[in-house]
Amino acid sequence: MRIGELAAAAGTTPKTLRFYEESGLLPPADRTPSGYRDYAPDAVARIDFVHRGQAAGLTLAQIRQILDIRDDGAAPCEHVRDLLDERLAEIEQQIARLTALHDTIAELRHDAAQPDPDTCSPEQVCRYL
Amino acid sequence: MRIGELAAAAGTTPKTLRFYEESGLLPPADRTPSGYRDYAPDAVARIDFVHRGQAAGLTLAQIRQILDIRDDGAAPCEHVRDLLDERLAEIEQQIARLTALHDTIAELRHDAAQPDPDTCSPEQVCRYL
DNA sequence: CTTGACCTTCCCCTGCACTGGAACGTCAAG
DNA sequence: CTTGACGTTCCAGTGCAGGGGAAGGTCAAG
Repeated sequence: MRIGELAAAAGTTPKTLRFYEESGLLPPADRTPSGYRDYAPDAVARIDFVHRGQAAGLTLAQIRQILDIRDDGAAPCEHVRDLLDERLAEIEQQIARLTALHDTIAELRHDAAQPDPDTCSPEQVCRYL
Repeated sequence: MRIGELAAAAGTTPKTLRFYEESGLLPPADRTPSGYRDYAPDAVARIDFVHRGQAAGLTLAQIRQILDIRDDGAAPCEHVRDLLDERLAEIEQQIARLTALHDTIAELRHDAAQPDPDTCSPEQVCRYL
């Protein structure tokens, strides 16, 4: 498939895919005789993984690091584990932070839900900020 | 207190504080007769809130939006609630995504933990990518 | 009264993740 | 055989969240 099809299938743009290739997230694509990039359908899965990693707050460099582990079949398991443990710890921290912020905002929102001037004064609304 | 002290107390740099002021996250600071910025000690709390928001993945623009609500005592409660609901939904989504990625990586890590060639081949290790 | 630490503004630079646009090549349809 | 959609490379710009460093002012200590 060509780059436009792949981009549509993966929910992104040709520009971005060329950028991913240049960044090492995608292997250099095969080329047709005329120089067009030619992708196997399973490229969609790889791009999806990139998207999932991004949606979860990983940088492209971190996602690339994980993908490199897959691509290099010889990667030592210990290194793999360490890297993944690092990511896990990072993600757990991030979840904890988000949960704390969620609670803060939920309390704030609870106060804002009562349009009584006594309970909805700026001081009341914002005592959590 | 002066900008250097405040920065130290809040765990950031004078540069960043000037940038926050310019971005509207901090109100224009009072000035000493000689032009130095002069902060009240409670400025630390505001900067801490910015940091908490950031740590949770909000952009400075989003954090500013929340702070603006506090600063504008006349903000209608309904608007406040809508805005906070938006943030809550966003944060809940983000937590869900992070949790999913966490599980994916944890499974991956579990596989990588067994240095048996049969269970730790690239195909095995990476069937979740 | 000088020295050094700290402050001011100003402008430009960085890294990240793209995005736009120019200039040119390819290809299937009419 | 032309047209239009799609592809190629290359270079440059965007938005975010700051950081570097120049040129000059301020202030407390020695």
